[in-house]
Amino acid sequence: MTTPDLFAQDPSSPELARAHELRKLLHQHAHQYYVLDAPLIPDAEYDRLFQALQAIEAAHPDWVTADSPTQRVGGKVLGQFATVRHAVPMLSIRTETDNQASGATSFDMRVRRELGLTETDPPIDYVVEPKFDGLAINLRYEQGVLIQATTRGDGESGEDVTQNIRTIGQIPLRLPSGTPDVLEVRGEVYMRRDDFERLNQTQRARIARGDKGEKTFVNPRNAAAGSVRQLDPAIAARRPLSFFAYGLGEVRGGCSGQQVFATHFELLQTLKQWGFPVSDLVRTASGAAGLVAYHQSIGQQRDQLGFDIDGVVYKVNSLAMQQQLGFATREPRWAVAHKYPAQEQLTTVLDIEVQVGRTGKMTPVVRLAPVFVGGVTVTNATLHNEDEARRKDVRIGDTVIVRRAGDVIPEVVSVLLEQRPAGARQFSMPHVCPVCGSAAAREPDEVDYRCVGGLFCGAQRKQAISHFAHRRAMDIEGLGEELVSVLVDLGLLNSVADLYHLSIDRLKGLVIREEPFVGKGGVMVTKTVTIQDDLANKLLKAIEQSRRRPVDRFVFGLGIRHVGESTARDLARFFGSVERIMAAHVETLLCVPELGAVTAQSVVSFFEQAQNVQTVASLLTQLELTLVQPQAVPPVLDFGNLIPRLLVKGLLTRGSKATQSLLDRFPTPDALLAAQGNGSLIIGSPEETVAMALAGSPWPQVLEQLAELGASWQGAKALATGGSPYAGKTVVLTGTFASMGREQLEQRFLALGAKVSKSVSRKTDFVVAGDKAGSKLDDALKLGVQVLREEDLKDLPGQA
DNA sequence: TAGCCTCGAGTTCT
DNA sequence: CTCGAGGCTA
Repeated sequence: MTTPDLFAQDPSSPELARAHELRKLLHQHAHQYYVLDAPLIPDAEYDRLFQALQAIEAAHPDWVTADSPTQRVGGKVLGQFATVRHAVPMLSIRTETDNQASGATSFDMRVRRELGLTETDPPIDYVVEPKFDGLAINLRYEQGVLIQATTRGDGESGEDVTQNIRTIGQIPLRLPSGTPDVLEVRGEVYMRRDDFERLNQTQRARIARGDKGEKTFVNPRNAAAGSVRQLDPAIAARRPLSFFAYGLGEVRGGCSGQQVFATHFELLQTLKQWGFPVSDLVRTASGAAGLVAYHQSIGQQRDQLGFDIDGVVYKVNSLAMQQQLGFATREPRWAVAHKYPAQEQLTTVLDIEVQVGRTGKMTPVVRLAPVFVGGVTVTNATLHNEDEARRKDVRIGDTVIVRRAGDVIPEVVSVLLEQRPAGARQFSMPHVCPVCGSAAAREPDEVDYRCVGGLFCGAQRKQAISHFAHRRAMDIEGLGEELVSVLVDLGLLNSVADLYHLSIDRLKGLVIREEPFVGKGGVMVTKTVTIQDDLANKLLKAIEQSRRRPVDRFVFGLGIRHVGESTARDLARFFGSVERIMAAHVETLLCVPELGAVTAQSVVSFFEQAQNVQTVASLLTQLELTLVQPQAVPPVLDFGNLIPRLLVKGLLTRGSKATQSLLDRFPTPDALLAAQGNGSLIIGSPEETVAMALAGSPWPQVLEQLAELGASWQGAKALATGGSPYAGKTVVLTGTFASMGREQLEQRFLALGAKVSKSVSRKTDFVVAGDKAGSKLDDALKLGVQVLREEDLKDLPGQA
């Protein structure tokens, strides 16, 4: 039915000539579109040409040629693939597993030795290229027409997947004239990451629709392999595959690789001219140093590439040298693959445990057989919550795929169901706390199970204390989790208040842990680690120093739910003292910017518990907390924002239920003030005065005056921080800085009236990028946010 | 009320 | 770093 050579046909028919013309055009445009990624005509125009050709071919089936673009899609469903013997074996190349530079240098040394070079000889030229994570394919062209495509198989023979490979737009079906009579091009079929994501999305949609036999893929490599080995070419045609050429197989007649090209690099350039996609990451490199540099450079770009790679490949560039080096058994001596640590690995699930967090949140965690993935050994991975655990359906004994992709945190990607041991039971969250035995329940509309034990629960008590000692809270150096655990178990520490009653006598000689190790003569001995005087003194000194900390760190350290670092700072700035926060009512708390009903209620609930009040009161007698930021900016209450906020929060608008009840209870501001005892609606000396002056007036007049004052206060605030280009701006810091720590820099910006935020958005004014800037810098560039380097900050005042 | 923008909380390993 | 959810704004 098909004729291999187009020119064997009668050229006199105008329709036939048109078909010929259309094929030529379509080949050209396909190359522009798929390979060069620079279409010259709109898709619709391409489709129009395509349909015109289809129409002619439908009328004259005998005119259809093997290389016709219409033949990319089509063919029939196969029962199985035919096995084809390779004319030239598809060898594998040796892999350097070493993830250090030594992999590159040892290859260079080996090559030099085998070529008989000495140290005085010039460095060897190499071609370096990424090692794509896909599957190797051999493309056979005869008289310039693609006639067969085969998988690598065992290297000697592979499977005939011609039908499916034809559907890949990047692979030319016909070559320009002047190519060898027989030409085999080898390369990698792979799937781009974005194509992979899109494919899985549509697959999920199909599954949701109930389509039988559809599934999602674990990774792009599997998707590519699955698609190439798809028996139904119509399905394969829907799969977005890509191709990179990197070498040759059999070549006969016309020009022959060995004779025409002097180097591998020239060969690749020629393949590119013939219409094959060649990666633009391919480079030449000189000597071991060049290899090392390339390995590093690609390693750094690895996560940003549009496709997966598992390493890089080094090839001796000179074909003459390649010939001289020859082969060792089944591997070329002139090439080597230098792999990166795998980012995905298989391992088994040893156990699934439940951890209890500071807030009582119960988190299921899988214990894994140690596995080296992404450069580190992973033994744990979180399942986050019950829903997530159900979705992934991980069970003890399962074989799972573990990933450490662009991020750092290991994650279970999926379970290999076919390897599940019989009788493996589905995981379910326990309904009691695994630590203290209290009830554990999941609130409606929440994903998390929580232990209700509170500080009765050992896990929560220990973590509450650790949190208090945290670097960003009271910063008690040397008081780590292990030590806290020991002290709590011994009954020396029952609450954070006990910290300030510890003495050297009580600490000295306490057993921290028993450590087994191999002693003399291979006998196992247990070593008892105890607290030495040195350590005890250090710890006591750190505790002593922590007596003087800013109010906001203390508030953060209390561990009130929903009150993190930032909210603690807001609270401290607004109220000025812990006592005032303790006395505050929900209504007062709602006046704090950025603080809503949920958090306000949480604060009130915390101080409704007698135990907490007792602990805090005890602490306050022990501590000399310092005021928040006694710097340039006074704790100014922004009236301009306050009024709309009070309105929005329903405190000052008639109509809403909350307002109504508030107004019923407090018909005038002074009634509210009186009800709050020592607290006042507005805190801080100037504002307090204002509030007093207003006492007695009805709400509407208060509002009016507040509005007036708001304007002048904003002016005052601008004055206070005026002159600084950062006043009122939102700044995000990323990376590390040479002149000072990040926290210090953060303080500087806060002092200048800037807001330091943790994530970049369109509302961010500046991103300050230090060394090793992370993804926030990318975000900044993406969103067009102004980026400052450390040296641009020279004008930061207060740089004592 | 939806759709940002942030913050809080939990997690891993060197 | 990521997820979920609180708070604010259009």
